[in-house]
Amino acid sequence: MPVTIYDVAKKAGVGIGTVSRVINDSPQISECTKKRVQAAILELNYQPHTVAQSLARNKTNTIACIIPFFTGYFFVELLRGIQNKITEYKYDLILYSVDVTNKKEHFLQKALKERKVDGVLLVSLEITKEFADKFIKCGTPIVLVDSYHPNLDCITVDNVEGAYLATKHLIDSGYQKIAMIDGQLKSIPARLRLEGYKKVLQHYQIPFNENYFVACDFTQEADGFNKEAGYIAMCRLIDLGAERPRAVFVSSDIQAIGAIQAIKDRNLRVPQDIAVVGFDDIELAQFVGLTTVRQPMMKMGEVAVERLLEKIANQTTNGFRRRFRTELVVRESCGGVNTVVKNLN
Amino acid sequence: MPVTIYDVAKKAGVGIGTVSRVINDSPQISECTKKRVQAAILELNYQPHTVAQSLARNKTNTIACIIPFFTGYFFVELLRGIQNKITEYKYDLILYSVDVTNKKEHFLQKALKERKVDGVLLVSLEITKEFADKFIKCGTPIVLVDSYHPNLDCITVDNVEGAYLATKHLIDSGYQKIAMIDGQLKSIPARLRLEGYKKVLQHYQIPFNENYFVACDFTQEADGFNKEAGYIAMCRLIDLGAERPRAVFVSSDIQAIGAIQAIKDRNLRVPQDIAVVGFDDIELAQFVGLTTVRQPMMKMGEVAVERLLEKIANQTTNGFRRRFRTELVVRESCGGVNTVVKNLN
DNA sequence: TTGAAAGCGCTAACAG
DNA sequence: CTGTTAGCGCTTTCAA
Repeated sequence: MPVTIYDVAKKAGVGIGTVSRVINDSPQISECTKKRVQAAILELNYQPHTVAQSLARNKTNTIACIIPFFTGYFFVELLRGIQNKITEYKYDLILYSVDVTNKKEHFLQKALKERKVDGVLLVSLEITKEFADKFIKCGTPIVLVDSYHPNLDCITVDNVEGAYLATKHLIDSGYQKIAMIDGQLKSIPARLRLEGYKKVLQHYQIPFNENYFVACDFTQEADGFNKEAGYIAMCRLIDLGAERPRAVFVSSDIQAIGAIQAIKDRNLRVPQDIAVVGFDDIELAQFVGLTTVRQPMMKMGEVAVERLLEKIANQTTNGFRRRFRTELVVRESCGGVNTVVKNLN
Repeated sequence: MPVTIYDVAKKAGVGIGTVSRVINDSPQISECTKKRVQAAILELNYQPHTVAQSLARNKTNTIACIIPFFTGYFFVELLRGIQNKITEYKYDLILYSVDVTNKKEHFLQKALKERKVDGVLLVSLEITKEFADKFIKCGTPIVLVDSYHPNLDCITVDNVEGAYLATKHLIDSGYQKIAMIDGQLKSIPARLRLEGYKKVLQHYQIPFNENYFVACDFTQEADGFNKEAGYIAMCRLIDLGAERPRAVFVSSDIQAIGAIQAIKDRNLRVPQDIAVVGFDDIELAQFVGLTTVRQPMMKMGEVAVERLLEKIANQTTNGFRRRFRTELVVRESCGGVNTVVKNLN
């Protein structure tokens, strides 16, 4: 029933090869026959069968994006950037969203072996050495976003700098007893943010206090970056009693929101009793008045796609690095006024 | 380089047809050869080439979802539901996100003719009669979510009821001068919500006041459901001076948030000076304390996928209808206390 | 049960 | 420049 390349060829009185050339606008074709074929295509309302094209070309014009879908805004913004570029380059996007129950390995394997996609974007998910090797061996283009692997292309944000900026802002605001609430330490961003936190303390010769650091290793959820974990962590800090910190750098906004809830539930105030700085600048942050560290999420998505398509086009080597700068967005949660502080220089 | 069905056949000492049968676990195969083939598959780490399968079967196991991507939470929740089901049924999801610049027609056409997908989910976007006919004629399964067309499958929320609930709540709270801020009237939900609003007024014999109704037809953006539009609309209402309404039903939370901003900017208070009720129950609503109408977004996504896959499996006829109930979520923005009021009965 | 062979709709190499 | 033909990797008759 659907019209094929043969129908077009017959109607135009040419061979299918010629039709194919017109479709893929090959230069070696006379203007005259080209017109004729185009007329036939229009008349029959012909459109190539992409699946057949994919098989013949061994190219699908599709990429996969494997992404955790539960956390909201960060991913939405990233996806927006990804979509922008993908549409621009006329590719299609298959979305694999990973939640706690279904393991990312399944999707990685799919992407690798089913050959339904030309490349993959792995977002905020770590990749095992085993899979990294597989991708390299198979030559399947992959770029990591907000994640890291020494042998693969990585697009990240400067987590160390971000944490540094956030904590420094607290110090600059006059706080000394500054705690940190982190995600699970198995998460790379979590470790890097801790590094930034420690770095400022050291720089200002404030000793690192074990009691002031809470990693959300206790939660079930993937990486500890969630509201409930932030709530619980903050409770622990408050339970320190007189020893409790006067300011907290929380390694994600969503945790920070949980933390703020905890503070309020204990009848304390933000920022008068405890100042809070977050990380991410999710949409809620603005409404809550949370001082936080902003990442150029959309831009990261765009760059990721550009890089991936570039790799698909010409098999470039792995090891591309792009680290985005962060910026501090000052709001009310630590007693400042609304401004954007540019990144360090 | 990659291993094909021929490699497996050779290694197992059988024909490719047999291998194919094992892959698709056809019943007509002896347990013995089956084992042998499976061993070969395992040994070679063979995985079928999905694109080739798609071509041969004329089935891609992929569906497209065409969705506006700018508005945030509503779509994220819906997508989550869609993803849940899609993963469960082992399908893949191609995401086409429509923004102001690229027209949905392009994606509809793609989905229809490229044959890269087995069916499409059209979310919150209206479809022209022309395209509806095309889909019906081609027999391409399509289901509309949060949209409507008489000849297609539709999954919607009871907008009339929702608007009714919201407005009734204001009346029950003692307000009489109740305005409505709506989206662009070309949007179907906008029209239905207006209908619900008018219905309560009539029921309580409150005359409909032209000045108290503002449709956001003035904005550039697709449907008027955005923060800026809400802000402007509210300004107009406030500009009514002494005549201004004491309560407003705003047809989306995001507009309501803009409206609240406007109220505050004019040094008025919510709810003391103007009470506000929204629609959607986006994540922000909770943080802002906005009373609103909740839609079962995730559930809608799940049902949509189930229906679509059902249609793909057995060419059922169009005209499926599923309308979800809404419920009112009472928060502070109209002077009440936090509770969930079940839908009408 | 199983193997051989004919497509699925297209691309691309090869002749002419 | 253009037609012919051999695949792309699989499914699915059709015989055996």
